[in-house]
Amino acid sequence: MKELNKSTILRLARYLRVLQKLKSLGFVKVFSNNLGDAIGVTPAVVRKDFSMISIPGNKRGGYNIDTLIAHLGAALGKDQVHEVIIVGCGRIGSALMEYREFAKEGIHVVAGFDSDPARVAASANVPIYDIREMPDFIRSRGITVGIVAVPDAAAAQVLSRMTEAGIQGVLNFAPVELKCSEGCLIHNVNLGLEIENLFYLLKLGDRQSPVHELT
Amino acid sequence: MKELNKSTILRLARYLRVLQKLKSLGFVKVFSNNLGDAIGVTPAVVRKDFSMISIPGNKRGGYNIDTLIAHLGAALGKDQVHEVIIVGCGRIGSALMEYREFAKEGIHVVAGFDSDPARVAASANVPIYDIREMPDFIRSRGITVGIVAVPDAAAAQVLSRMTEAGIQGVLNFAPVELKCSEGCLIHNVNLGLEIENLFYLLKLGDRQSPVHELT
DNA sequence: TAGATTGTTAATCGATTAACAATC
DNA sequence: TAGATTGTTAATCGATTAACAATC
Repeated sequence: MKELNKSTILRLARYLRVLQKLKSLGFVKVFSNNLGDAIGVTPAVVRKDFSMISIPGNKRGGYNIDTLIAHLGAALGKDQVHEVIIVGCGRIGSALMEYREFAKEGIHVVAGFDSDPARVAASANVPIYDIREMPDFIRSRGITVGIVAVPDAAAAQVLSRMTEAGIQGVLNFAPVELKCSEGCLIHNVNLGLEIENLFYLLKLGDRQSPVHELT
Repeated sequence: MKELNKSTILRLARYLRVLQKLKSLGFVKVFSNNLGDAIGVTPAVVRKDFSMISIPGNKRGGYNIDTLIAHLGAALGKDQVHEVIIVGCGRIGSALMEYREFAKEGIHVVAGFDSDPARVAASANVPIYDIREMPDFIRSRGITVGIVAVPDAAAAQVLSRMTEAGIQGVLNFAPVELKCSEGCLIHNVNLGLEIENLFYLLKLGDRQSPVHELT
């Protein structure tokens, strides 16, 4: 297996989603063509991605869906249980705590943490503990990935406590761009920025057509 | 002004966020250096981005923050009010409806829509209407951007009704990759996938170090 | 002035795309 | 066989980075 770059890995996960849907519809084989359409890339990219992880196709029959699912699942570690914690149980944090899609995809939210005693609920479906218990919990349960949904101002400190305790991957919803040291991975989802970007891209994209030749 | 590519536009918005924070801290000028660090790019990118929209700097004194904010704001249309609707008022939809950060950034959630009569609440702070009223609302208010937070199965149909009525930009939280026609812009935020990607990148990233020389 | 930083050009890099031989 | 699709190589494209002259 050759070295995979980040964009390939992200695509592999998306192929897998599409393939699971195709399989549930009773499909047996698929062409690079179809998969490319489904995730919005050219067929050449699909074939290249698959050859990167040595998934065999048939010169005329395309790819077998079960084979693809098996190989992609193995490459991505789909067999493993993915345990995450949610830090900050406000509106967004608690919405995520009950998000059905996580369970469907093998993501298990094992606990929430909050600094507000009124939100602590150790016997809830997904228990919410005091945030001071977080480091011990991370260490004892060996949690590696967490979701940050605390206010702006608290985010940086919360993050450093998490990484100190062993968290390596963070999905951050606080509206600040968090960074961390080597070997740690942060994905910032800034919802305000996402919406603004839509407005900006529409505004500036529109402008481009008429102005196009003036450049 | 030269043509801006997508990644430049996305960076401009991020510079603006950082600059607003710097300004609120009393800073007056900033170097391409500093801004690069803040959003994780090299100083050359920052200077290039600014020269694309003709923002002047001082050969030794860096950039004036007020000038930057004014230019970036103008380029991005920060003066305009950004009105959005939220379609699907379940957990995630309603969490977003009350999201403070939107208001702070000039994003105004003007209405929610849901197919469940129990969720309709026309006199709420942000009113929730029956989804059948959505197309008329979009048309009469001239809404161009919407958030989709409906279940998986409903997403495609909801999207087509939205775009037919005039929506041009969509932030989609339903766990399917929506696509739409020319001139429409969709940003898919698949939360399950985001979390999985963290696990995948950690798994495959880790592997890379030891395997690195075997390639 | 000397030192530092911008603004811009050229070089590099990596990813995407095109093309096509292999072959089912 | 003829037609179609894979697997892979080479060409293209675009964005990032390096470098450096201009100049405050």
